[in-house]
Amino acid sequence: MSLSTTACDQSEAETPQLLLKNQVCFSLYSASNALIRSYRPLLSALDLTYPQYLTMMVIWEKSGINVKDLGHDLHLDSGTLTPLLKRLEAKGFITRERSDEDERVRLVFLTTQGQQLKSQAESVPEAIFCKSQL
Amino acid sequence: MSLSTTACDQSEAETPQLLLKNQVCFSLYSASNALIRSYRPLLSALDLTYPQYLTMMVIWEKSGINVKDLGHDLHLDSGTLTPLLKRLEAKGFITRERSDEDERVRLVFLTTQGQQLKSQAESVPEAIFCKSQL
DNA sequence: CACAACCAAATTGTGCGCAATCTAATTGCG
DNA sequence: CGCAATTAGATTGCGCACAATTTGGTTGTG
Repeated sequence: MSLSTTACDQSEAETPQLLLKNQVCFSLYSASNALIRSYRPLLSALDLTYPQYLTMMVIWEKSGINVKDLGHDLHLDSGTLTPLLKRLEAKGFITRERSDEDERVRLVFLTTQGQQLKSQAESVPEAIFCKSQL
Repeated sequence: MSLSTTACDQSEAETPQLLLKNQVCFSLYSASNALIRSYRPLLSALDLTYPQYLTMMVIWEKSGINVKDLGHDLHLDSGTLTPLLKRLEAKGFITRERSDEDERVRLVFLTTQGQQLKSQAESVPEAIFCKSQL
């Protein structure tokens, strides 16, 4: 008997699977969209999107981090991060410099303006917490 | 004393808020990305993306639904749905027809091919369930 | 030392998600 | 009836996510 065919037996003949309301994954997907939506007004006051805000959180903690490690922390790849980091650089929050030891590596540094942004962002978590209480 | 300023007191001086690992919202955002990623190989065999799959679930249940009601069920707006529905139409899974009673309204109908897709999709929920067991 | 294998980041192309705006049809009120 | 207000959907523009590929630099092995 094959392991792969029997490992997942779960007869669920009673409730149809292909209904939106029975999909846990839809709830997760939908909650994530709603989350990003509810951050938007708060973050746009800081000239940030939600992914940019998450990225800044890592850089506030680890200025000088490279793109690979940033991608590891955020679970995002260079296809997402390269243009996002260019936008953060254009806003003046970070600089993107090549590593001297390894020319392939791109290091991301916080600017003074990026440091100032942090203090503005301190109020965001509590504001979101309050908003979610509604 | 103002209600708006006092309603949300929660001193949390001990754990810094602006750290990625302390962000519940990041987990949600990241889980949703991972979810869509894990559906991808399964759904691409059906020539569907995850949002298209969710949309088809509604249409399988409610062929003839209009865009507004579809948007209500999926928590998406016409800016997202119009192009998505055009792509589903291009693949031959649905047709988009104007309502006779109200020319503004666009009705979405399942095609024979769209009906056949449903039987192929029946195996998706269990396959995802199994995959999540890993 | 040469060169293949590898690696980091960038690029390209597709499909969302959504704010803002536009178009066209319908409704409601004087 | 006539016209303003409303409504449904489409359009535009921007910023992700990510697969696939490319570019350029580094490493390891013969």
